[in-house]
Amino acid sequence: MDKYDCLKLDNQLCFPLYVCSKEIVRKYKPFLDELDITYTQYITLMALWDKGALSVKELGKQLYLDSGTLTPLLKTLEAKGYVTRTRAKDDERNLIVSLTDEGLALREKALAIPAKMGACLKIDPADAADLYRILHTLMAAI
Amino acid sequence: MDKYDCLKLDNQLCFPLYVCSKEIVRKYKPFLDELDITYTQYITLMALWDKGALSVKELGKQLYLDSGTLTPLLKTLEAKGYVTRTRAKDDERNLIVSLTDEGLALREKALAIPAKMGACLKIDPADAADLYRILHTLMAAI
DNA sequence: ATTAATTTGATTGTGTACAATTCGATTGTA
DNA sequence: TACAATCGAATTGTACACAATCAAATTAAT
Repeated sequence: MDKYDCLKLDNQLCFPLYVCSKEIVRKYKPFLDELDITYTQYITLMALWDKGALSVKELGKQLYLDSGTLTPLLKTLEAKGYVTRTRAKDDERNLIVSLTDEGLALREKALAIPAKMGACLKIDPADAADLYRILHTLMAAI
Repeated sequence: MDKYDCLKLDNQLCFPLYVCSKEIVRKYKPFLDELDITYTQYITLMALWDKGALSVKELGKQLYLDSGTLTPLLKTLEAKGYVTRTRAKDDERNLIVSLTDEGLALREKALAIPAKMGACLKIDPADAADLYRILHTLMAAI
């Protein structure tokens, strides 16, 4: 009840958000290890699986990541043989990231992951729906 | 409506969690820059402001961080003059992190931050309450 | 056409994060 | 009292994450 209450960890909204994000990403790790990819590589592949091919700029916009993060990450995915990186013919400033056959095949192995995560998270479905709505509202506001 | 729907970014709960966490931490940056600290250093100081002094182990438990993250971070805070690191007399395995006068004084400057963040986040109070409850439920389940 | 402004990725530097290992200190047990 | 097991930090290695800067390509304006 003193003037410092607003600086207590317990009264922060950002802190549990930060912790939950980290801890859930960590929960993914054993499942992603089986595919030899990291969480950030996983969401990158999700975007590509959905859209087929995207420029680095488009990827950055969808994933909320900048080129300083994406460039080395995409080179890693290229080295693993999951994507190719080629300049667009019409505008060589655009670098197009496309899935290889191997990258596409990885999608089949990834199919099992959401169910496995759901099993070890045990969140109430109504809470999950609320959380989804609130987070998307927040994302739109930022 | 195909079998790959569960791998779409839009159907993930973890992804918006991950994005919101990152983006909100970024929102803090200009305010924390004024105090010459990072977000992780900020929550570390929050724990210390509240408790006075803590061992590295206790800090790690409260912040959900391990020694690989905390050790360099605490050395940075020590170099800035905000904390001291001294071994406990009774058990020299324990490293006690304490606030210096400067570290304590920083609390006054930090007092303005929560209000500034609240102003630029514009989240519905009812949503904030729901979010707080759901995230804490999640944290407890992990 | 020449130049200026913009766009796009790549690079560099700082700071997390965490797994795995190491090392010194302590505790439990024979 | 040895000495094995445990504990708490520190260290090492890999991988983000982003600000700031740079460089090449394109577009716009004169």
